[in-house]
Amino acid sequence: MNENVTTMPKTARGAATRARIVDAATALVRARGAANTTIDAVIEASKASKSQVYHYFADKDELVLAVIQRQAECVLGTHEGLLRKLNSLTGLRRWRDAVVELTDQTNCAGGCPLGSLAAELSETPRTRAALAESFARWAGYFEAAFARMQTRAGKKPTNDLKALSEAMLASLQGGLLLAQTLRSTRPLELALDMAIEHVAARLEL
Amino acid sequence: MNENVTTMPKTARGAATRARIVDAATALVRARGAANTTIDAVIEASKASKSQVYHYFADKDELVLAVIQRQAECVLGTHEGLLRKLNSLTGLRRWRDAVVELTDQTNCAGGCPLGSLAAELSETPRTRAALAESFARWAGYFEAAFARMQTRAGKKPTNDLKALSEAMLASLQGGLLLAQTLRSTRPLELALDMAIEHVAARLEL
DNA sequence: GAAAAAGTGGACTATTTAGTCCAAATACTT
DNA sequence: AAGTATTTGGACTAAATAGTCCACTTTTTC
Repeated sequence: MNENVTTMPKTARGAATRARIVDAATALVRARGAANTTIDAVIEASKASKSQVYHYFADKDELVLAVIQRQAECVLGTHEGLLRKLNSLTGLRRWRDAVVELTDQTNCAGGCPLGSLAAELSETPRTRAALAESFARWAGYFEAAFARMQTRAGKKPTNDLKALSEAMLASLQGGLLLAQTLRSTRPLELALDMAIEHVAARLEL
Repeated sequence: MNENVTTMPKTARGAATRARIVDAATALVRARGAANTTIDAVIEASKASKSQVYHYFADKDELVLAVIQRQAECVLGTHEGLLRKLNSLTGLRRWRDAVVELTDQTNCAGGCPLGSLAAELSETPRTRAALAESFARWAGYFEAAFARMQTRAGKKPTNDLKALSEAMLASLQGGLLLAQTLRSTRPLELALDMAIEHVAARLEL
């Protein structure tokens, strides 16, 4: 029925508006969850108007999808930066410390931005797919780091690096969830230390 | 303003009604999350009337709290049953298989009933407290099982059993979240195997 | 600089939603 | 059996919500 389909911005001004909307929506979803974030709240926070939101997004679901992508960019960007040049157990421990530090700085509130979205939106096909892809990319960063650790130590490459990276990501997600609920970084620290030991053992480092 | 405070049922009939409401609400929250569950949907599913819901619960938040308690009963009941008599690494591996089997039976949908609630409701003080307590009890079951494993093997009791149980719970939660999003039991299996190895190493079994 | 395209403001509608209220029905008490 | 407490049905309200629509403005194109 609706001929006026969603548009991607065609000018810099439009791009800026769209970005403002997604940014505001991302912050609100982060704080209250997708279901508790209203379009009106997004409009107010982004100082956009209703027609602007519905000009760039077909409906709320599409906006939420953009939020997932935005949040994934942010989280994966951070971790890619932290993991990019990592090639030793010491480096991995430094990454652990950084994650714990980051979590501590927010009093464990909010948990993992992607993990929270995953818990809320994993039963909807499109959002689930987007989140699954993000997790896969995230695991890929670990995998690459483990490969570098292995070659640097002169070990022959093993092929269970993917398994190792999934276990690491699971520890991270579980640790962050417990940290959020128990309001303590302890479970996160314990989970990550366990995973690092596991990596060290498997990589024979 | 409201003199007509929430009432606990005083007759068997009332108790049955309240239970019907909580059961229906629990199923709906499990399927769609708390924010996406409306009182009207609960009324329809439980064949109760609005006045009944507001007779037994002050507002939606109180109903959600009852749902958390109900779900915690259910999940902790299941795991208490599985872990109660566990006193060996073999038993722990059987528990792992049971969890994976259970997850597989639902095609990894829904994730952990408590974990999903935790992700959604950990920023609200009362719900967070209820969830934190549930996780603590859950970890307690692991701790007790590890203690039995240790004494059965004739080892002197170590005092990091609590840490070990938190790492185990984190692996479980992270594994279930990834399983839900990736629609595969693999990350769950990997995370649990890692945690079991870790337990074996720490307990020197 | 005129025409076309892109972007904007915000009023308006349809529904949905949490919560209120009270009269009627049912169960307990003595 | 009368009287009291509990439970129930459902109409009603006020606010919130997703989404529509169109007139108006700004920017780009030729």
